[in-house]
Amino acid sequence: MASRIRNILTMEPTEQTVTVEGWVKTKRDSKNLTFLEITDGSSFRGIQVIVDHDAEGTFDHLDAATTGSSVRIKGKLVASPGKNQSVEVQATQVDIIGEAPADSYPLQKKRHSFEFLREIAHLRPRTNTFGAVTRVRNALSFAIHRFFQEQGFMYIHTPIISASDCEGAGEMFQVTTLPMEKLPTQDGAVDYSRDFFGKQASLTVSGQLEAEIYALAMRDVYTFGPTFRAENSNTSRHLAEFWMIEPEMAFCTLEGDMELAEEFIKYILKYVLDHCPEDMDFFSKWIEKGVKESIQQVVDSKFQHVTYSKAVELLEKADRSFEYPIGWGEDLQSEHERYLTEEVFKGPVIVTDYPKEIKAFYMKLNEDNKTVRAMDVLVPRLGEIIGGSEREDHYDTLLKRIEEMNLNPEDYWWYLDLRRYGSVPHSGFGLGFERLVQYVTGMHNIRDVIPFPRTVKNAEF
RNA sequence: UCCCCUGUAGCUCAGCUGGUAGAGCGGAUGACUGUUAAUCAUCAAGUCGUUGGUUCGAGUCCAACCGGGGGAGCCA
Repeated sequence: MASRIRNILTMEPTEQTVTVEGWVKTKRDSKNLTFLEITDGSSFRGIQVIVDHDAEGTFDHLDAATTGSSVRIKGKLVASPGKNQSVEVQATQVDIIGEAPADSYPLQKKRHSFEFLREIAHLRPRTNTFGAVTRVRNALSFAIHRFFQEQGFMYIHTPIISASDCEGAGEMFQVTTLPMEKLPTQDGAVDYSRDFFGKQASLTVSGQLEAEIYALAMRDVYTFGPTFRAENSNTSRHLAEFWMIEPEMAFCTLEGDMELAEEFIKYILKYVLDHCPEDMDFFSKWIEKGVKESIQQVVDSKFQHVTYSKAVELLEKADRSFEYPIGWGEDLQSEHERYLTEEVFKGPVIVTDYPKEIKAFYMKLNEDNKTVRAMDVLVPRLGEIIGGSEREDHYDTLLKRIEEMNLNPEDYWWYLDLRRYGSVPHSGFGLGFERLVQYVTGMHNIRDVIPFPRTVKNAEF
């Protein structure tokens, strides 16, 4: 059985026979020699294969080994006299498995724009950048599960389809089997009692409320699943379908929440640095200068803490002007967040106790009756990476907040029930997975860190 | 949803005050004793996003529509 190229690259070259299976990245010919670089996605580097035209074997079909074609090559693993690799394969047999005609194969031996590559999302994982993104995304994903599992958290599969109307903010995608061209009506309105679920249903915009249910039984839980927002936002940071991580902990106040967030971030960043060094070097050199170092700095740092009120004070007396002026009660803009992390604290900082008006209804009210026990983790270069809070665990206060926000308490009956039966202080946070991948890789557009981006007016592939 | 930019060869782009299309890369062919996005030479390649308008004449000017990018809002 053939080894992955990643493994072959680490073998001692003792002229042993190896089999390489993969896709031709480049081919370079000279009179008697052909150089092939073969990749299989297992590592950033490919392996160089040398075909000596005078060697034993039939190599006259080598013309078909064009960029993008798939091959199986048997040969001897030897030390390379070339500069850029330590080992290479001297081919004794080359089989073309699948051709890729050079005059029509879209990927060339040159840089392509990300815009163009998005149009050929079925081929772009074969490029350096998307291979690296794919490996880093995988590593982050695994690191997240490993972190929570090591900490004893339970992975909860919260629903994708939500028939409860209480997820709050965000435009939702409706899920229905009703015939769109002939909707059943009752008194002029659509009769959802005849819909599949007997009521209006949507794709989830968050698993948090359901995660809370399980936290109040299993103590420490997390979700990691797809999330859907039907917002008409066309930016490099928004997707209609994205993945979100939401831990939730019972018997845990905001302090414990912040501790977990810091440990979590450092753990997963360190995991990527340890397991994808070549990919990170690539990003640091070609995509975002110094991204690897900036990630390392976060791993080595101690997160600072500051209240929202104090942060606003710092911003107000800042020795510079902002495009958006800041004042108590205003939400922090990206430029404010970056000033705090990059100029004031020179590292990650957690901002706490935001005005209740700019945060969600479920966040625990402080005694001042003005602020809530919310926390945002800010990191240099990006700004907010995590948003979380201690949840309101008092029935009366929560009910009052729901009413204050003009929400219907009936829609939240089960959420309120959690505060009636065995309520306990609990906390959690949320993290957008693609934004994390963006931050770690330095990729500028979120559409390039998910295999098949779904955005406004685009659901190709 | 709003503001700005943009759509020309397979890719990245140039194309002036309107006069009928050009470069690099890629591709094909050939040369080259180890290359690293190899190098050198030759050749082929375009319904100028779509529709309509102005004009003797539109890649160029105007309008609408459709893509793409950047920023804002919203948020993760």
